[in-house]
Amino acid sequence: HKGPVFAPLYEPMPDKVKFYYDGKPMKLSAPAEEVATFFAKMLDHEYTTKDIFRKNFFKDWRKEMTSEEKTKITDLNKCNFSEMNEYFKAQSEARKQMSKEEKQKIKEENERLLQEYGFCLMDNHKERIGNFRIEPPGLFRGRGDHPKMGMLKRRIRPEDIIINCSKDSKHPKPPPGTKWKEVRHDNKVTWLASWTENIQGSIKYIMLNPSSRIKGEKDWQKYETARRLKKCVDRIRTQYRDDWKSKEMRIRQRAVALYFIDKLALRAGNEKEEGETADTVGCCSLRVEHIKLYPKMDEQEYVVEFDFLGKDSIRYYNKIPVEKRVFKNLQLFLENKQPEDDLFDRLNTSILNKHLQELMDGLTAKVFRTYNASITLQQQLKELACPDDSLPAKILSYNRANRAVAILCNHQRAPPKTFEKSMQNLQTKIDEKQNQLSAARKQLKAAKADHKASHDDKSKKAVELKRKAIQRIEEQLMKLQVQATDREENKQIALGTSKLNYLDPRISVAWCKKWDVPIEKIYNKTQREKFAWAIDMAEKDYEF
DNA sequence: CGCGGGACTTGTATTAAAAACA
DNA sequence: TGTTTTTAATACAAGTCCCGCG
Repeated sequence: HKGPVFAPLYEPMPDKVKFYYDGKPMKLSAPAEEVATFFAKMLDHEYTTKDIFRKNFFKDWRKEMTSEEKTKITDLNKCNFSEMNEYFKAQSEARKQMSKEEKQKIKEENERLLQEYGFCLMDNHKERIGNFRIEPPGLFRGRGDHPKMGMLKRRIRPEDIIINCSKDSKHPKPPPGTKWKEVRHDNKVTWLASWTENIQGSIKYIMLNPSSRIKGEKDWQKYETARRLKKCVDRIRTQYRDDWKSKEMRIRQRAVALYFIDKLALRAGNEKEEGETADTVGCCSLRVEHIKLYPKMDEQEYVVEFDFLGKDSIRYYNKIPVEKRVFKNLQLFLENKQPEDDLFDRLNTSILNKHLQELMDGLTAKVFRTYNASITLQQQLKELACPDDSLPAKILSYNRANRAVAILCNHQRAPPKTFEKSMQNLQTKIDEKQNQLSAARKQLKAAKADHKASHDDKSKKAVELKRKAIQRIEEQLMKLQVQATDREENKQIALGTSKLNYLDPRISVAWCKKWDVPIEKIYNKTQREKFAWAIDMAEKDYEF
């Protein structure tokens, strides 16, 4: 491979674009100005109103200032970035207004870069690289209540990069006048380049695209492991139910946690370093404050209410009735604890996964999520199938099955900003189409009357034509209605994550073959590339 | 057994491109 | 054909899980 592409160097602001401190224009040194532009670009974003973001930004910004600037600029509230902000808006507007030729030129340059840096040779196969560009410097945007939001993500230089390639290959060259941090030849790992990021101190990698052999094989293995779980899941369920009765607390906790992971598709829940990240939890790290127990709620008995922030600070809220034994165990786990105490104080992911490993080779907590997602899709597709359905109706059924999985896995999205409007537009279209339909029906009636009167060939043809027109309008109307239903049901649900990461693609491929649905209706180009192995492999009778 | 480092997968938000529309 | 809306691609953050060490 040719190594990564570095972020473009900083281009100083034109002199006419001013930064103001305390109402007065002030020329910043290049390093201070660069960091200021990161903030200026985000002025319209909610982040810049958050205290922590502002505080972290200001602290890191000051580090880039000259001593003079440091003395002068002491209060972020007195900083006025609005001219800079407007400048960037104008730039982006100008980009949109560029001529066709200019746009074409940029496109060609990107394509050239992709051809040069976007591919590598692995085991004599040309493979697409996933992310060959180094992340540019900027302000860290942590999700949720992140203590480090606003900190400066520093520029990555060749001296920060470790290159991994085979010994006998032509080693990628660093840009002129620079050096790599290291060149190594480790064939036990899949990454091509790596660097240490300065916010969390974690390592970032350049790896291959999902369409690559190495990623595809791993993906396939993942689903094979989940299928092996299918064969022994009954046994495992029997055992954890049995363990609810164990006299050992650690075993009861393990069994109840596993029940949640299985039934609710919760994530494992590793421990996190306090103060380094947003406060989020998974199953093993649930705290007392995250659940409430209701011996009776409405018509149901033994209801557990979950309310916590999971990965990416997405809220998980669910009320579910559980078996009496689980409920009694939970009451026991809660005894003499404070809200901020761990619910499962005798359990962590390492203990749980060690146990799972003993139950089945390769079994870990996340396999349950894969298994339950895939088996749900398969079941739902069977239930929703209707051979006489039109193609759009079949696709709606598929999306509904997909949606059932997304709900199980709690894959949410913020409702699109334009959702209401776009829904209204669609409704208008439906109304119009309905009017069109009734008009067409009237016309048919008239044509029929005409034919009755004249009985000639011409009028007969006219009737046929009107019939066809009605049929076409009816189809269009149905398509629109299906679309509206689909969109409404999808308001806050993200289907992509489960489709890409949890659903054995062979289930979808088989379904397409069985019901004569073109695969392009289910998977777009990228997805077909990623799932090429499955498209090759699965026949219509494939069973997960 | 706890801890930290490391490698890899999963996840949402943002941006760019394509498609639909007027 | 230009504009708006929708969809696809990208970016990069945030998880999981494993391993080696003291």
